[in-house]
Amino acid sequence: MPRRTDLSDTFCPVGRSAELVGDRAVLLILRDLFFGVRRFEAFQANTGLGPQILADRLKRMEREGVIEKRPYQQRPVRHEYWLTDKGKALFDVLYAMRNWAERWAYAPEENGAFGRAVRYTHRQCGADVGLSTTCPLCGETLGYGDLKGEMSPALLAEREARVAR
Amino acid sequence: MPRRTDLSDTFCPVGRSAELVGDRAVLLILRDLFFGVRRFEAFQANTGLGPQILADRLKRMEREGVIEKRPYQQRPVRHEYWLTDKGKALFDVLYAMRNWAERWAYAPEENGAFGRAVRYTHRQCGADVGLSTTCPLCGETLGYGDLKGEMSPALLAEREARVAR
DNA sequence: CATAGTAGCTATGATAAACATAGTAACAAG
DNA sequence: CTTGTTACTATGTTTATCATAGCTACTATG
Repeated sequence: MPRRTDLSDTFCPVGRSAELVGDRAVLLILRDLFFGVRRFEAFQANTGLGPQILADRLKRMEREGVIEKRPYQQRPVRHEYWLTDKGKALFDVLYAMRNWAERWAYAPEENGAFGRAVRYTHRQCGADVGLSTTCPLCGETLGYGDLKGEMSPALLAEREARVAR
Repeated sequence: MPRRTDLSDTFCPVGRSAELVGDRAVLLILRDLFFGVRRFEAFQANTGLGPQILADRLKRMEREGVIEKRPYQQRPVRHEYWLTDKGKALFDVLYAMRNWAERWAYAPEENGAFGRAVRYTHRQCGADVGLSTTCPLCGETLGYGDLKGEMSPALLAEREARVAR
């Protein structure tokens, strides 16, 4: 898809973010990074992306400084992908997306007894934070590292089915 | 671009959001909607999108229920595009994107004396909210409607230049 | 009443990106 | 010296995006 305009140097902050985050593949990779996925094959299985787009996006994300490669073995050299601070800061965007979807993108009761697709609890105080950006119990602002996510049984099953293939 | 997987029925909330928001064009349209833009030609000028993608995305967004068409005149019938409640709730996503970019996507001093690309103040108390999701003065949670955005001179000039063409 | 706007699209053909599938590189283990 | 593992790259088809032009349904002006 040819780009009429490159937005990386617009003065609009949403435009600049959109250049990176306005891409399905990048969002899926980020999601998995935040769930602790670090290896190529695992990204492929979990995101359903083909190896080409995946490789392309990982390069792009590295170039943008949101992830970095770290070798986890020599002979042959193999790398993992880790979020940088700039990348970790994108958590707020993904979290806002999650909050929106949990509220607006599910049919009633679609997530059964678990209540929602991903339940987040505040690490420091253990409270279920619901769909809030601040802890409803202790009032703290919530960012990456403060939250512990727990997937619903349905979501867990879906992910396991994908990896099994 | 053919889609290997349709994500609108995945159990993952980020996946569901990504189906809508993981698209550059949709993000640009949303940005302009939040700045008060409502008409086809204005979207075209401000986003730089061609009429085809714009028309396509507006239809998609209407189908998803984030915007609705409202006639603003008869003879000939002309429409404006308005955010629904579901659409307004996406503000948090765009705001998170703005916050990330203001912090990570600008060179130092790129926004000159104005300090940032868009300055937001809390309507209720007038405080500059910085890059926070809660008001630093009164502590309130900030959503669409609570904030008043003010563009930097550079951003304003850029937008005016686009509309002039 | 004929031409010139105005706003919101649709049509067309060229280009570029995404897709599925297959294959390669660099080793280790048996 | 064959099989397996992980991380990709190569190839050709399908699909989306792009620029440009044109259409529709009117109003306004001369």
